[in-house]
Amino acid sequence: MIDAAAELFRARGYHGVGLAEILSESGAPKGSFYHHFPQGKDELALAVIENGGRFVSKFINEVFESARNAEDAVSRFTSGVAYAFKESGFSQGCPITSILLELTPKDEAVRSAANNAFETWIEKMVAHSLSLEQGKVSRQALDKAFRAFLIAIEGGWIVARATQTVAPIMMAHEIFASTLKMELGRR
Amino acid sequence: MIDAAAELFRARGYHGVGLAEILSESGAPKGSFYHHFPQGKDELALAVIENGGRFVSKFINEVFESARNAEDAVSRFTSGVAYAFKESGFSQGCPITSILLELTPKDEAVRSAANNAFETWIEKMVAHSLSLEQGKVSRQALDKAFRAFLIAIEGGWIVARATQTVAPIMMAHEIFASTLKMELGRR
Amino acid sequence: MIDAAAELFRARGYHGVGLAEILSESGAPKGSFYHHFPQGKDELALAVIENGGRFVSKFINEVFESARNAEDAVSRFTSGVAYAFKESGFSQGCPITSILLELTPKDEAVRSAANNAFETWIEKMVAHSLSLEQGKVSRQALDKAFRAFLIAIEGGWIVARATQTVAPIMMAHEIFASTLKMELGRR
Amino acid sequence: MIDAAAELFRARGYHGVGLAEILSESGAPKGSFYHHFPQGKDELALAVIENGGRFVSKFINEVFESARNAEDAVSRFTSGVAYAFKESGFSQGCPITSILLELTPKDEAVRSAANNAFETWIEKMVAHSLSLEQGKVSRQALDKAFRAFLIAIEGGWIVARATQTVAPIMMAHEIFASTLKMELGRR
DNA sequence: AATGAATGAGCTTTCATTCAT
DNA sequence: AATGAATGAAAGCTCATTCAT
Repeated sequence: MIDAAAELFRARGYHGVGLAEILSESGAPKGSFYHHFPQGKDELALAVIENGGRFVSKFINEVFESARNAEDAVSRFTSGVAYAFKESGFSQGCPITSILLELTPKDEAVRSAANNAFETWIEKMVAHSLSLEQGKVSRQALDKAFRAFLIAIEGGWIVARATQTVAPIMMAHEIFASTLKMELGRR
Repeated sequence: MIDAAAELFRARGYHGVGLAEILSESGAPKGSFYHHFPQGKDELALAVIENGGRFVSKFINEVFESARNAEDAVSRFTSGVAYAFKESGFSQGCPITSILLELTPKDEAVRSAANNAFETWIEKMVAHSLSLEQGKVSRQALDKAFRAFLIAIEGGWIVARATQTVAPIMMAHEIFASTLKMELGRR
Repeated sequence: MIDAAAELFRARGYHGVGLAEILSESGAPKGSFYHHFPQGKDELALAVIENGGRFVSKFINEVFESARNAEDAVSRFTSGVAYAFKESGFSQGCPITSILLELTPKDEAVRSAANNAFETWIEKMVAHSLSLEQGKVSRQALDKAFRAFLIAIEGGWIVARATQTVAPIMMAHEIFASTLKMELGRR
Repeated sequence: MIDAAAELFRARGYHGVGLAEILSESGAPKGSFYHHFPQGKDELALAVIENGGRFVSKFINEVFESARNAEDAVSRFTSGVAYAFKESGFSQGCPITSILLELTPKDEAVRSAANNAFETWIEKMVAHSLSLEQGKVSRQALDKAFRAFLIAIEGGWIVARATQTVAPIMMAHEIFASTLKMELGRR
């Protein structure tokens, strides 16, 4: 059910998709939804964000596991996002963004979950990189570079919706590399 | 009416805002809306995108008019976006993104208008910069750097929603600078 | 404008067609409608009924002009209705019926106009026939037969909508003939 | 709900009656309507037609059950329709006609349902009559006569709206009789 | 624990009409 | 005399949610 919701939200946004469609898509019976999500659609949104956060965290682990260095991992990550975007028919963006951009002032829980996911990703990528690069790069520089990378992935995902190509997403790799180089040159 | 719609879409997304609220916010009576927008909310969305595109284009002209060089203009632009975001209570993102991310497969007109806006911004920024830098920088390098800048602004706008700070937006400036430097070092 | 309205009403009913479509179909400017029909759509309905009534009256004159006897005229009339129905793609019924069946209790004017049209048709057909048949048939018998004929035309027009053939309309001829024969046998 | 809709459609036509009125008349709450009729008003129209078709079919059974011969049944049927029309304040016509005359080109389902109802009525009346008349009348003659009868009932129902009397409806009986007599004389 | 039925507020849109020019 | 602009009531429909079982 969460997966079905995520797929739909990513393509048409949180308010752009009705509960009925989510349920029919997931095959779940209509009435049982509020059994699992007593708070309704809001709670589902939260679950989609947290699930998306975990999914990307796992993907981060994967790309770093077989990587020789940070840039290698970044390259694989970027290609993975681009590939998935292409596979979706150039239609599915970031699950977190798809909900975050339709926030109601009161949705503090959603905002905070989104922020947690973003911060967790950065922390994981920094930690993995530190361990790979063995002190050759400062934590500070990596933190900056991965923040730029996150921004570039999110921005690229958006611009790619407009161009219907993966090129904007692919730029995230270069943005990471140039930001890291610039930071290293700063010492 | 377009302005009212833009403000609301930017905060809560296209489908997150009802026509009734837009009209009550803009003071326009309910019935007269379809006189000006016979195609309804879709057409309003298009108008918001085109209006937003023009608004940013003008803002680009402004920041370049009083700029000594490209980076100076980029700095002013970035600060302007960050300031506006802060003024909105950290709630209003890019008008184009707010609609683009809730596309229905059929909304080709919206996608194309969004793409036009993005491309126009890049072209304008490149042209202004070429004239400012007087041959010191290649068109190719500028094009790349401004594409990175656009991505960074859009991505920053999103991440800033999560952090409730302007920091992610401000990174766009650095991303532009490091991308340009990297491109120039490529020769 | 009246003709455009009649065409549309006949196919989709009085309330099934909006003023906007009528005006766009007739090419008339939107605002000038209430100049000619201060009472609005109701008045247009009345005009359609009266116009339809006159049109059929003229057609009655035509079919009787070149007819040797009443049945001959009835045959031509029936074929004419059937032909027009076929030409319309089996979609357009009687203009008067199309409005009469959607009466609001208050629409006494419409009902009375419809009744006038029907009565006028019968009177005309009876008078023509009396003059053709030269006393061989009583006014009373003709009146009865033409009332049956009117009913058969109207009923046939309806059933023909269901069958998408002209057969039900064509039966009006036979119904006239058998009713007249029966009446004549009554003496 | 179907009954309430039928009453209102019969008096003012399909498009002449809003969903709100049907629901308030039937006591059903607005929202639950689409639970039972997911396709909306179109589906309700179909239900009204089918229900009307069944209702008349039952009435046909009734009038034939206690009839000595076909004409007797036809007489009762005609009187029944006339009585109901009078009881409704000379306002309610055939439920099927009330929808059939406002067809949109696409409403093939409605047209087909209407045609089915009409054909079923004729078949039933023919079958009942054959069994009553025990071979004294051919199926072919009965078929013709009942087709004329159907047309006459439908046409009479319409003209009766104009006259505000039952006389046009009552003629259906005579039209049946004279058509049958004519057919029998044909042998 | 699980669910189809039921719900009314709200959705976008169309309606016939009136108004200002 | 003629008209595009303006209007709000009402249209059909979908929404997220609650209820009875």
